[in-house]
Amino acid sequence: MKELPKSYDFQEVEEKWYRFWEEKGYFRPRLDPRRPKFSVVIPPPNVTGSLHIGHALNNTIQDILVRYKRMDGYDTLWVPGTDHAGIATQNVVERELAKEGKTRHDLGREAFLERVWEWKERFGNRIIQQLKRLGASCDWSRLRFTMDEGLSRAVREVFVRLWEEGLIYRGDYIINWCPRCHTALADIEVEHRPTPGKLWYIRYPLVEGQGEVVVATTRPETMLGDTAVAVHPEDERYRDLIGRKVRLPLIGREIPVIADPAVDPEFGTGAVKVTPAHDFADFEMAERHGLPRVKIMDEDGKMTPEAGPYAGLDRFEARSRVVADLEAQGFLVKTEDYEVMLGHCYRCDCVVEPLLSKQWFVRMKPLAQPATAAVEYGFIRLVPENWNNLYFDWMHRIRDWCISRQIWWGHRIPAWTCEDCGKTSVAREDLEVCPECGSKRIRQEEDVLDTWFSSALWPFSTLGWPEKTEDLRTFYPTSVLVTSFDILFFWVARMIMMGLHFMGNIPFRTVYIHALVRDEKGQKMSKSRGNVIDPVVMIEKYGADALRFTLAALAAQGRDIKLSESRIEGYKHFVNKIWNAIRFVLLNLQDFRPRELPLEELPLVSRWILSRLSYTVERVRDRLEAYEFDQAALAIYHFFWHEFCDWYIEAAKLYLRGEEARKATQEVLLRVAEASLRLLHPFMPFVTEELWQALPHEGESIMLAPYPRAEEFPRDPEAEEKMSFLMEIIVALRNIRADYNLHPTREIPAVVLSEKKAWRDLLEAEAPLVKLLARLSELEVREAGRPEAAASVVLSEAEVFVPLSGLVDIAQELSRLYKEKEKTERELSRVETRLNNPQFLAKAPAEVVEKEKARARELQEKLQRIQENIHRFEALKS
RNA sequence: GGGCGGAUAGCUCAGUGGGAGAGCAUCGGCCUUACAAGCCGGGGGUCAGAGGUUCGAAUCCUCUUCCGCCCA
Repeated sequence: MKELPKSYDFQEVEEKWYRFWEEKGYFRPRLDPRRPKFSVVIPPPNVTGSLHIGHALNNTIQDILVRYKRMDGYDTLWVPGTDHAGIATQNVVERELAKEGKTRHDLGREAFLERVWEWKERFGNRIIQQLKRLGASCDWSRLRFTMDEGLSRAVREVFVRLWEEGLIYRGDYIINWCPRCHTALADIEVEHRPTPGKLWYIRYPLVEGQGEVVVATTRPETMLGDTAVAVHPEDERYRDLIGRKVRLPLIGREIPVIADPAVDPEFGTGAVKVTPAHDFADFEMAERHGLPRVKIMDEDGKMTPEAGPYAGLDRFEARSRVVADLEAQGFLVKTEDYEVMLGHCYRCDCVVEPLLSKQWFVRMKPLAQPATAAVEYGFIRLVPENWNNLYFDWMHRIRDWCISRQIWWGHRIPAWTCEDCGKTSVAREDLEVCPECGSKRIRQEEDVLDTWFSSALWPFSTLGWPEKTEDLRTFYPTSVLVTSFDILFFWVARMIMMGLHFMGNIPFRTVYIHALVRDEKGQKMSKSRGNVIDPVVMIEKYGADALRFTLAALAAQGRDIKLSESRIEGYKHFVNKIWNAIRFVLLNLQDFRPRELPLEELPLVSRWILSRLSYTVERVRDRLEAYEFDQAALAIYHFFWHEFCDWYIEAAKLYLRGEEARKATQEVLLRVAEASLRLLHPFMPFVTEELWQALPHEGESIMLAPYPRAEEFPRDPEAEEKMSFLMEIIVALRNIRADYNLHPTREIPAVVLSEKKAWRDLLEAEAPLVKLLARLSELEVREAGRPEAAASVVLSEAEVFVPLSGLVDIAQELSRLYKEKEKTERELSRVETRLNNPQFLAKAPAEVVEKEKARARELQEKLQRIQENIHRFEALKS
């Protein structure tokens, strides 16, 4: 039997076992048709990314599930991969180019893409290496990337089919435009934030006759593109104006006053300007009224020739010029401070511009309907389920998805336009000639697809679709998706839609939505705040096991995680505790020979620990199945530390001294230790493997050993009850020791009184154990007869005394007794009030009444014993 | 403005109709040969406030206050 070093060197151990697991191919599925399947696809991190604490949580949870199921006999597959993150990655490489004084346009499309691929090959692997440090048991032989050949084929297949089904269309619509990233964004890629702004009131004179309309706007520069003024149809103030014309200040265009119910009469003056090319609501209003769209701002955020004298100006400069001119010409009525909700690009944070533009869209309604039903009818379960409402609400209000992006890095849209016949054709294979007229003068669409378009296919594209692969047949649908709520709509909803549409089946049965990791003050972690906790640094400082266990222990459902480094440090102590407990076991296993466990002959404390283990195993499994990782982690923590270490190991020291008892105790120590490691393995893969390998064991690796079952260990309620009693006695004795400041190593005599014969017999039988754990020189058990001059503690079914002639402080004893008396009386009076209430006796369930009565008896007896002790000490005092 | 969630020990949180709990922190005593990253023991709470339902409310209902998130 090998001896363990005194302290745990996680650095070396983590590296060693990860390499071992990977080389042995344990992460790959066994493809054994008799085994049930468990599959997970990783939420692909951005290829530009590095592991942040959110990834650490996300992947720890997945790994806990995958390792648990793998040990529990499932054929498991966890597919890893990365996402090409179009805008983000392009931004990174463009920044790099900028340092060389170049833009992507200097290189041209092809050279630029080569440059991005180069970058990806060099740096794109970083997050994969970091996931390995965390211990993630992904099947790396199936590593995927959204721009892989196979996945790209899936993207094309999906695009072509959706086009053929009429679910993809192209057209001029208003979209969100990021002038910095120079691309369209989907609605949900825009973050709306309240920003201090102003409300300008502008006079629009009537064309005929006297009078004017005053409109309020937060964006005066867009007035150059106004094609109407709108009022609410029932607004009495403006009833006469509807149908008349006003003249647009500064450029003099005549525009109509229209009535539309979308106008909020409470906003500003109740009259609003309508700019169809630069505002979502106005765009829709223009559709309803057939208004023209005048585009006064271009894709760079500069004013177009339509803006007349302002052409060429930047959007912010144009605003101040327009305001100044309005004021100078007397059109500005007033200005108020006003908080506006401004859209910001989720990639670069600059202010997004609503813009009229030709883009590609996916019709969402026909796809959303079955995706909603899948959750509604329980084919897909969201955990925790309070996300259901949000999901339904979003699906209900879903709008068409703008999928084209004006960047280069991504899947180029497979559409070709013929310069001769003008037709657009969409095709699976690249086109050389126009299928309509045979012309060779065709040009491929410049735009690429939204990255989320390819992510939406992830659960089946990674398994080989559109090929009919073995993996697809075996592992689709996947078992569970682990993700955070912030991409529920970006990603999860779209995977459900695409999965249902193209596979005819849900992509996963359960979606576990975990919390966001925040700092200890509850703030979002961000580089600018400087409050980020870097998981890689934490792994280096405290070990991957400590980090993983901390995240699991804090992962309560429906609550954000407030993480601080000290929590991780705290759980490192737990790792150390495990190490030392197993070290103790090993030190005492030097002469160990395995044998059958004679259950009937086991000492009480051994039967107790096996029973507690059985209960803990059941609890851990149950909480894992419920995705309550915190509860599962805490159950193990409590069992291992406070039951196995604090009580069993201490008790075992007694039995290890014997002959026969030693052998049985070795067996129990080993079984409990070994099973605890297996139970812990999904949470702490590294230290458990290291220790399991050091213990006598069967098999090559703990990660392939069976997950513990509650039935492996006998339940023994009687042993649990007896142990509870003994523990109560021992704690009482330790209590007296602490109160009297008796040195922990000093052995003291004790007397225990109990009227119950069963308890007296138990105490006699277990006297050696009680003496060891309470450090007693002798233990006397009596039915009656209190010793003189003794410190005492009154329990409900026993009294504990430490006779200490000369040492007992009567005043202290009395104060303890009076305090206890007060507490007991308070409790008793509460119980009695209840029992004296006829309503309670009549209406409460019989077992509750019975329980209360028993409790009253117990308290009365205890009170009486306290009273007797008080009398005794009072007598001694005088 | 609409929706969702939260308020329980100093901190982080569990408890969802019948004796207020855990971890960490704190205080006191200990180097008791697995572990001082440890052991033993203690203190600490009108369960945000008000009202209601009930024999009984931290728990269910209503309102109020405060905090967070999502949407408009």
